[in-house]
Amino acid sequence: MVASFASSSCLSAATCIEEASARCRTVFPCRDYDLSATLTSGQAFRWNCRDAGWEGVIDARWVRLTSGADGIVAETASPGGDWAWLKGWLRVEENLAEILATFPDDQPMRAATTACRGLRLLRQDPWECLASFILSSTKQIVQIRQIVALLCERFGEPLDVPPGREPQYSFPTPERIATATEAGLRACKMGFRAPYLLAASRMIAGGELDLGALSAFSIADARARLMELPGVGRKVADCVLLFAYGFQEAFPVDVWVMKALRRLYFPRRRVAPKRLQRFTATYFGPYSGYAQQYLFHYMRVHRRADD
DNA sequence: AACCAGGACACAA
DNA sequence: TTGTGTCATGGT
Repeated sequence: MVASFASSSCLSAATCIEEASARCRTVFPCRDYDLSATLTSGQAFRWNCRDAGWEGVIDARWVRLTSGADGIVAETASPGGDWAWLKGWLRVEENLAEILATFPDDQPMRAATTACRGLRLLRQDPWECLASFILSSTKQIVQIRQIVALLCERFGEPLDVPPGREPQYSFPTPERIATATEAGLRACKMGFRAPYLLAASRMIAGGELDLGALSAFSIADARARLMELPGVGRKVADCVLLFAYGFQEAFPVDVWVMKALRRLYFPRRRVAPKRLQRFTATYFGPYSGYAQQYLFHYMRVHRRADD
């Protein structure tokens, strides 16, 4: 920032600061976008609420998001350029009402969409998403957040942040993690997931799997390629397909969604997991992944003692 | 203080 | 194909 001031041709310092500030701030007009629900719904793990806004890291940028009257206000620590990167990440141009209209018109979905109004899906970086979900197995979201934070601190690159903020780090590349040791990764509290992450990062750094190529694949082919990675089963693969690649019909079934499906659609009946998976592929429509996210968040927000 | 968490994997039957 | 034990770690 200081360097850019010095090299600019501004006539006055005040004008210069104003212009720099403008380049670090923008508004995305949109409605029905609940930042809080979206950023705490277990798809992204690097966001913290501060001063009535949400602060996190996207790619190599510190970002602060707040909900304004006109839409979402975004602030960055360095100029945001054309902002296409953030518009795409937030998926602000997606028509949520049209998506909700495709959901089955049943009591559970009505309850979930009413309770979680404004919940959105993001389009995240495939590697960060993949690595995060390799680390997610049988972990609570709060713990995943801690593991990811430690991983970024230890192996990421320091980023520009506004004055007074804690230091922030980029999500480490597969190449960087590939050079780590299993012990170094275990020090980030990821336990038995460390060898999975290490082996997966080495396969990607070594070119055995090109994550960028998967977006052109069919969902079945992309899923099959992801599942060749150690630590990646059906559930983790579906999370990456849905949260990073935008395959709207990917339907990750974790313990919460499994509980929701059994309770809401097959009460007091024993149903095989495979049959439930088949049910999800047909019942929830073309945006079933979105429906899944509503069920997941609804179950977690309204968790009951009765299990 | 047990129980569980956005699971995957090797192995058994 | 479906079921079971195992793998770390810490929140609730």
